[in-house]
Amino acid sequence: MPQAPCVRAIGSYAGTMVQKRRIGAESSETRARIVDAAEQVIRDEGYAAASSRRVALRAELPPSLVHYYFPTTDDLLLAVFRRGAQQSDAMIDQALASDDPVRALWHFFTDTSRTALAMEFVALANHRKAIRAEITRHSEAMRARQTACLDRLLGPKLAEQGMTAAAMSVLLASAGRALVMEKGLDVSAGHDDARQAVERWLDTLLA
Amino acid sequence: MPQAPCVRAIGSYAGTMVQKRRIGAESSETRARIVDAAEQVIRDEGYAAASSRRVALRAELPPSLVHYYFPTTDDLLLAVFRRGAQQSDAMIDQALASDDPVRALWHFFTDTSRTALAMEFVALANHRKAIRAEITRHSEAMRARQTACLDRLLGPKLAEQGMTAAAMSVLLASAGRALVMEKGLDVSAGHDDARQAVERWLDTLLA
DNA sequence: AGCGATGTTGATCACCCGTTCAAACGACGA
DNA sequence: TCGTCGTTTGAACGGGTGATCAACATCGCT
Repeated sequence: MPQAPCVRAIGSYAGTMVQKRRIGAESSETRARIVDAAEQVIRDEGYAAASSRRVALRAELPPSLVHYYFPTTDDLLLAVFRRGAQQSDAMIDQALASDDPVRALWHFFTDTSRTALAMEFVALANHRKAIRAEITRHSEAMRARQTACLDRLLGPKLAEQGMTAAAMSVLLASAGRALVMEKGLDVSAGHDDARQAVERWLDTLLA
Repeated sequence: MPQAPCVRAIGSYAGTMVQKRRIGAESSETRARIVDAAEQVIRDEGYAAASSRRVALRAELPPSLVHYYFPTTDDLLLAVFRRGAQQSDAMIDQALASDDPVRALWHFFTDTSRTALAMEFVALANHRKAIRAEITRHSEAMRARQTACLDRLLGPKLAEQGMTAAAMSVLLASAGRALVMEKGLDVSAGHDDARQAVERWLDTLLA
């Protein structure tokens, strides 16, 4: 039995989907190569440089293939974000399941490898609403998961200090992000002191 | 006596400057209008949209005028950043000179009006080295000034908590930035708690 | 009045962009 | 073998971009 052609529904009229263009399979190896290249371009030259042609050049593929797998640029950027988000989720899960989940989480927040890309997407969110919605969704889910875990581990201890797990999640993430962001700008004044202060605080919580 | 023509030295050869193009005066009112328009465009549509033509459109001026006052796009972006940095400096000076400098500084960090633009420039810094250098310079100067002031005001109190003024400057700034940034993404889980935690901490320091 | 510095304008160069299209290629089932 | 589908390719469209230029307008000085 021949397969039905793989197309994309662009719109609908009176209940009938309008077929527009064929689209590549999600499992394609070429597709993965394009996402790889797009992530590299965004990392190296910023989100503004993530044009289909430049991505194709980096992937050593003809530009049309990019549009075959990602009809619009938003589709491509979304794919890059989703894959990065998945990796972040996995890293957080691993941290929360480790022997020392709190310090592992703090270590994750100060990890430079993911944060640079994350910053680009935050900037992107300002004027690409499709991406903005996805970032919002993912950020809230991450926060909820972290808050639940911190509450389970440190709830009473935090209450003693007039704090909540939600506040701790926000403050840990913000301090980590700031350290990474400023390091990227070659600004490091006060970083050692700040890091020490945070770690001392974690020590008192985990004592 | 006639003035020497106002030009820009693009390069030099054997000690003689090469005259290239005329350039508008810094004091020009038109120039200020262009910087205004550029800042608005960056705010609304992101730094990637800050093209000379779009800026000119917003300023209701012909595009060539933008290049008359700002020969390259970097020149324009730098001018926008420098003006914003000056305004930030003024706001910080005002905060540090107020009745309650510490809480005023915290209030400044959580102010939304400046931070959105600052985020755009951080993203820009990743691939525009001229701007990156300026941001680094300004960030370090801001940090130094804040640290000195906080140390004068709270030095001993902070030492009691095993902290330094530099750490406090980093942590206050990071928490404020994070709150503003996430608010821009419609992420607000834990924000009230975090804000309360910071303000409680300030209360203990200022008691 | 004349001249040069300064401000302004519209046209133009070569380039990159997102997107679309028609045509080919390769594999696999009928 | 043929047809079909997923994949790949190269070319094309309309449009936006940074930058440059020659010309025109304005103003102040001599």
